Amino acid sequence: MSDRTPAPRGSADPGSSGRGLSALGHALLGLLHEQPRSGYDLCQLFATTPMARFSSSPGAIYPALKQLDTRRLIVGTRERAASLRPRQVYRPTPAGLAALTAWVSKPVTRDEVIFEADLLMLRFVFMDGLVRPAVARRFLETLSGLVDAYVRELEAFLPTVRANSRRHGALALEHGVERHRLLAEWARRALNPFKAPRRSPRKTTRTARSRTT
Amino acid sequence: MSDRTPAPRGSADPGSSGRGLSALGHALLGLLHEQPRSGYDLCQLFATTPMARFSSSPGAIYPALKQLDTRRLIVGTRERAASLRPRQVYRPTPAGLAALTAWVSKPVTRDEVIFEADLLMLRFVFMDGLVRPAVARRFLETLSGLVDAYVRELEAFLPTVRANSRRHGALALEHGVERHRLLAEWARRALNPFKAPRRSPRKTTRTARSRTT
DNA sequence: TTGTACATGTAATCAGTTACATGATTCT
DNA sequence: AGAATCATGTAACTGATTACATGTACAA
Repeated sequence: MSDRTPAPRGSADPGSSGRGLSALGHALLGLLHEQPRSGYDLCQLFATTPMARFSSSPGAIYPALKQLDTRRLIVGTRERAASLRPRQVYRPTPAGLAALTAWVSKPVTRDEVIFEADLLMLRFVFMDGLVRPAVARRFLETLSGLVDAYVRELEAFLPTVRANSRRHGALALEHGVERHRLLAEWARRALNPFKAPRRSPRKTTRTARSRTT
Repeated sequence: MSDRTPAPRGSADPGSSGRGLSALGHALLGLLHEQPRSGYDLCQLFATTPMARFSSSPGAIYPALKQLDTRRLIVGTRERAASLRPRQVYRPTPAGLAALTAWVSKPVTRDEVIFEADLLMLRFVFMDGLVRPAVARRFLETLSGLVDAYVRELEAFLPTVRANSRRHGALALEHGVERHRLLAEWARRALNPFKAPRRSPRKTTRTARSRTT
């Protein structure tokens, strides 16, 4: 097993000054792209939906919003402006959109598969309607390949663990294997719609299928 | 969905002064219980095995060891004492054992299922040979129950997400459901050995089945 | 009028990462 | 002799959590 990539840390990314955004920053950008929201809305979202996995408290969200604002990646429009506590509704700027696009499009790595699988899932979600299908497709293909490889890595430990450890260790590792197998299978399943319409020269019809809301 | 439990933070736990240990502290305690090791050994372990998920750099491990030492939860024996850089091999003290036992035995909560599933797995691993089987059994029973409940929570979001979001959101949520279903099933499977030998007075025979390597 | 939800924020603290410093020992 | 690996640590920084501060709008 190789060591964790150091990651350049502090070089350029589209439309922002300073160094890269935190995971939360990217998550907020994605959520604001889905629809404009206030800080309070975002807190509620994290508190009441499965987005809770990426969690966060007002103490993290408000500073992160301010940072995004400072970097001109989002803009806030004042609602209830007369009031002393106006409600700020944020949305991404073009630069913000670019940063979000760059984030979701960036190549999947082995380390992300192991250490940040949930972030990977979030990137996949925010990809939708933002990048060309080919990008999502490549994402899923790389993902399934890397996960398969990791499954093999884990499996290589099974004999040792079964021999050395007590029973619980083996059970845990087996679960790890199953979990990643499930992920790889999911990725391949998600890939199906991209592969289906190979033949048939007449266009649209099956492309115009996602816009059903 | 309820909000995250605040957690008392800073009250007594067996054999330690000051506040509770970090996740890493507990992980180290567990690994040192498995077998005595040096800081370097621990670094290697995190770098080269699936323990990498709980990761960590020397910059985290050495301070954590020092803290455990200060609190008398581990003791180090000097090896190669003549040398200028003696190798410290640590093992848990009785107080450390007690802290570890308390950690692994502590009741499973919904929040842990959602936010710290991997820590939960680690607790299960370190339980082995440390606590009575009844404790592990209760752990798995609670776990499977809580996971089932969370699956139902997630499923409740499926209709909304399928209606509102684009396709990727639904796919991600579906994967979340599958993943937790797998976990619950795993817990039930792991539970089998605890349940099996109810009847039949002659012992072993069906217990001696896991040692097939 | 009192409490609850709305709404935004700050300050103290904490755990962990990155990057570096230091030197010993063993292999080639 | 030089490289790799063994072995332990420190300092600066980052991002998040906890707990608190502040005040509005509305419903019972």
